[in-house]
Amino acid sequence: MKGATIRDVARRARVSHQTVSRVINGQENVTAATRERVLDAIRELEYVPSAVARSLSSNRTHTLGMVTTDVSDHFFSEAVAGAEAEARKRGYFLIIGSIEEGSEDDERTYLRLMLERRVEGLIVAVPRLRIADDDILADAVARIPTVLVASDIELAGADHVDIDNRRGGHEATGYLVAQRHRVIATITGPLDWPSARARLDGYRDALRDAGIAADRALVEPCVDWGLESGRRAAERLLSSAPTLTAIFAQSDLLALGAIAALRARGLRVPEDVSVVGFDDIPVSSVFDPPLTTVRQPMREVGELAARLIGDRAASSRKAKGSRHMLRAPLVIRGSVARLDGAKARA
Amino acid sequence: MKGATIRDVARRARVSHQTVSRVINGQENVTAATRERVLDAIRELEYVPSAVARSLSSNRTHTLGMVTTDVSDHFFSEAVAGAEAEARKRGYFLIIGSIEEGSEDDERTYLRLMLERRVEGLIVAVPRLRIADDDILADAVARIPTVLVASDIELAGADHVDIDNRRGGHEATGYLVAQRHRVIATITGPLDWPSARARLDGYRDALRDAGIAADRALVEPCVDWGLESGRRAAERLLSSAPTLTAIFAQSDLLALGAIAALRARGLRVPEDVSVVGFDDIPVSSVFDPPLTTVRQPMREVGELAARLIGDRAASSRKAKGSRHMLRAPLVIRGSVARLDGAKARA
DNA sequence: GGACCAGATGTGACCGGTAACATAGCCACT
DNA sequence: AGTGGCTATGTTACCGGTCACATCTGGTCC
Repeated sequence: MKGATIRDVARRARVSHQTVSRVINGQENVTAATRERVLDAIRELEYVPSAVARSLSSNRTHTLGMVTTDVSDHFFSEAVAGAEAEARKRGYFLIIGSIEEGSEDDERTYLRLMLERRVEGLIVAVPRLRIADDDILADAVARIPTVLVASDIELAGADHVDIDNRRGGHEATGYLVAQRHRVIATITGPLDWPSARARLDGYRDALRDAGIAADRALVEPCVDWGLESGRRAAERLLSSAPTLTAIFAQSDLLALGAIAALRARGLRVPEDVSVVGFDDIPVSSVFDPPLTTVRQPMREVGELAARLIGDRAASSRKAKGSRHMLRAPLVIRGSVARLDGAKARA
Repeated sequence: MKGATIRDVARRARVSHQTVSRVINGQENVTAATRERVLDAIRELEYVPSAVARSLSSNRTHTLGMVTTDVSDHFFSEAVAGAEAEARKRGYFLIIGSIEEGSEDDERTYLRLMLERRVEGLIVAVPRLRIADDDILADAVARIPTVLVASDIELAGADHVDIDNRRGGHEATGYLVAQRHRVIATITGPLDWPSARARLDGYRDALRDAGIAADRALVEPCVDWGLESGRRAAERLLSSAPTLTAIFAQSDLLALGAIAALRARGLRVPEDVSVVGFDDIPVSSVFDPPLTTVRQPMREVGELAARLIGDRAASSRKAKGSRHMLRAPLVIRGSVARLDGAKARA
């Protein structure tokens, strides 16, 4: 009852199993009459070819593996969607594994399992990977095309795809400068995240470009990227640097939290304080005011990662690891106001 | 260089391949000395067992397939994350396929490919599935445990997991009633979505329970679930039913759009008009005012789906299809005001 | 009419594991 | 000492496809 095989079909159609194989794979050199008999038999037996057997003998799995921290997180799910779409276009399936933040074992286990499954490419989208110096990653890179997404570690032979965080931070801050702001604070993510440091560098670059002296009191790091942290950071900033007229928050949630804190203090956004975020999460455009922010093109990141793997698999020559930086463009909405002369001097 | 096999290891360790297999699978009846020799050989050859070969011979793939409309959508990605987590706990991998809305071919193709891959269970999270009466789905159900998530179609032998939309709609509306609202409008999603109809039913139930006559002018359907639709719907409602004091919007985005429209007309939320949403998207709690809404526990939905498959696979008896309704609880925040006597009479 | 050729079809090995059974070596017990 | 039984290890077939090559058939050409 269960699981007709190619030979069952062959017997029923009174041909050899090889002929069935030819029909399945749409090869030309089969008589129309024979083909019909085989197709009938397939239908009657409800035969479904086994990709498992096919993989074993052909040594191709048409599978890509993707490891992320958290599939439900907006960013990673965007990246997964992008990778999946691109993979599908190229005839690959995507198997996913989401590891818990900080669980080193999981990282190793997943990588291992994916290698066992003989994935033909690996996308690792785990910021702050714990096992950078571990054998298993090097092992993976040696065996199959591997792309590291938004990762701080540099792995010889692997491709790297990342958002240009530094430039993004520069653009955000530069825009505030262009709107005549001079006392610009920043709320950063956890500084052990490479992206947070890069954005901070961008912020500093922009200030330097504008000839504005750096002020440590204007830099407020947070322990996470969340709303509540943004709120508290803004409160601290308001006491330590009451003259600030603009805030560059390194994530939209930090920005939203900051806005809440500003309002609680009776300050209006953007009239009294301008705010720029980073991410462009779906709510940002809906927010009141619509948040001016730096968009992270995560979908494109996922697509690019899958494409790199596909290309590498196709060319099959061991290209050197490449590094791709995707630009994170500034999306101008309504949370930044141009500072007029009077206020600018305040 | 590439791909040492179990026999390569065996040769190197001067044992039979079967002994290697025993070591790999941690079986007890192997001498410590032999085990060491084998492990050494494995290390030296960098041997990684092939899950493909293992699957072929053991007839187990330890893989679940999940088909969704759009992985990047918040809801589906939550469901995917839940399913993935639960699957992993039970030793399964998840392979995902996201189909484009409206592309019937994709649905069929994916299902087919997943059957070929011999997934041991199938989660179909596609509202408004096009291929309900198609053979391929029935085929899937006949072969492997299948769970339909949030689907309108009823498939004998399959398990069904869904949000209790009707009850959710009832609770949302009932809460407005309890806050003394009497002229309660609703903005619905597209009525060809089963969830939209169910929520509308819940709305009507609640009004009937409260002895409030139904009024067609208070029901405003939209063509999609988006913000802009909510805005326009609210505008239409304001002209057709200017006495309304509350709106139950069937999605958070519809609610947010409606709030924008209300404000544009100079109405305050919740002082002048109360609004309840549905979904509990991440921004809802951040919004001003924080949105009172009905939370859809999509992560739990995904988990439950994976669990049902696991259980069914374990028991292996063909249980009848079950139907599970997860409660969507009302989350009370700040977008609903209690109507005072004066206003209630207006 | 026989040689030759091309296309259709068949045969057997192989991919890398697992499963079932066979065998060998050792000890205990009668 | 002979026999039974247990454990460690080996042997062989098998999972369901693909691949390389062999064979068969009919038609063309001289």
